[in-house]
Amino acid sequence: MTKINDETLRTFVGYHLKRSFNVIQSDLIETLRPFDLRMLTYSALVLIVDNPGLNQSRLSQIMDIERPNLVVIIDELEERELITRERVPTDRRSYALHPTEAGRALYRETLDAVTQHEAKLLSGIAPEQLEQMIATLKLIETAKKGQA
Amino acid sequence: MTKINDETLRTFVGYHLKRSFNVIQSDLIETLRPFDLRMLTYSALVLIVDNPGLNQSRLSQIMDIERPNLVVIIDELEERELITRERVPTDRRSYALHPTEAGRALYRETLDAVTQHEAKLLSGIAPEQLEQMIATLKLIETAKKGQA
DNA sequence: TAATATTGTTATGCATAATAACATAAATCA
DNA sequence: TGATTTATGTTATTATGCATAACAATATTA
Repeated sequence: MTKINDETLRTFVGYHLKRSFNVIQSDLIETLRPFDLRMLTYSALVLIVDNPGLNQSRLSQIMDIERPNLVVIIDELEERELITRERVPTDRRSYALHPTEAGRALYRETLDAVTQHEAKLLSGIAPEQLEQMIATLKLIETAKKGQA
Repeated sequence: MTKINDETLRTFVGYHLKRSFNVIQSDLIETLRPFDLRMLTYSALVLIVDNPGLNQSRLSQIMDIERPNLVVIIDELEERELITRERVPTDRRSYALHPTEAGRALYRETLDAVTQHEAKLLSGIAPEQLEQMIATLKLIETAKKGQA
């Protein structure tokens, strides 16, 4: 039962990010399981409800995934009749994505559940401390273009 | 070119964690590419150099992965003669993992490269702000057991 | 009109991650 | 002691996440 030394990896911000994200991700996966949603299908549903009519290209951009990978996600949401694909008259290449009433209902249910689970998980941390962290995370998020 | 609204997802800490981690991960993957290392093989190498003699069970625990998934990682490091597997006389089930001289050399090279790349990526952020964030990330990392 | 770009799609591959089942060896316990 | 249980490493399998190439249909542009 010897203690393992990970001090070298601890010098990397990315190591801390990964480990803490793992904790939140595990909790989120469990939270979404009763709704039969994965992280990506959940994110897509939320974005479609909040941005009705958007197309798959824009959605894949905001979700930071490649278009081919979004196809199966949209297939699944459509199959479950949570969203619809509608031809756009002005651009017949693309589909406008809209939530169904069932999709909006699931959105409301899951939003509640996810919000409460995350709040519970992080209840031991001061809100202002979390806000401060989010501000820093936003800086990292935009670091790519801002650099080099 | 309409702006997409992700304010709902922005209410989740996990969303910010994921997006910022993606940025660091992309940078790390590129940094490790010249050394023909992936994130997991790199992490394993570092931990073996810093904890010579540990076995695969302990390593998989600290790396937060399942033992079966570690096998191929160790196979690859051994194949490349960066580490060795040595039978432990006192427990002939397990292998003691040790770095070779080549493993230690690669460790030093990559540590320099990774450190410099991350420093460059995050150069626009105040060090004390990063330290504060890491403190919060550590709280999240240990939130699981501390809860419910 | 011809060349180019965009949208959605299929196919494919690699990396990450989880589970079941197993052989070998050690530890426990009755 | 012998029988049972546990631990270690392994194989096989599966699901998921993520990237690229290639393509048909459509739109844009030069």
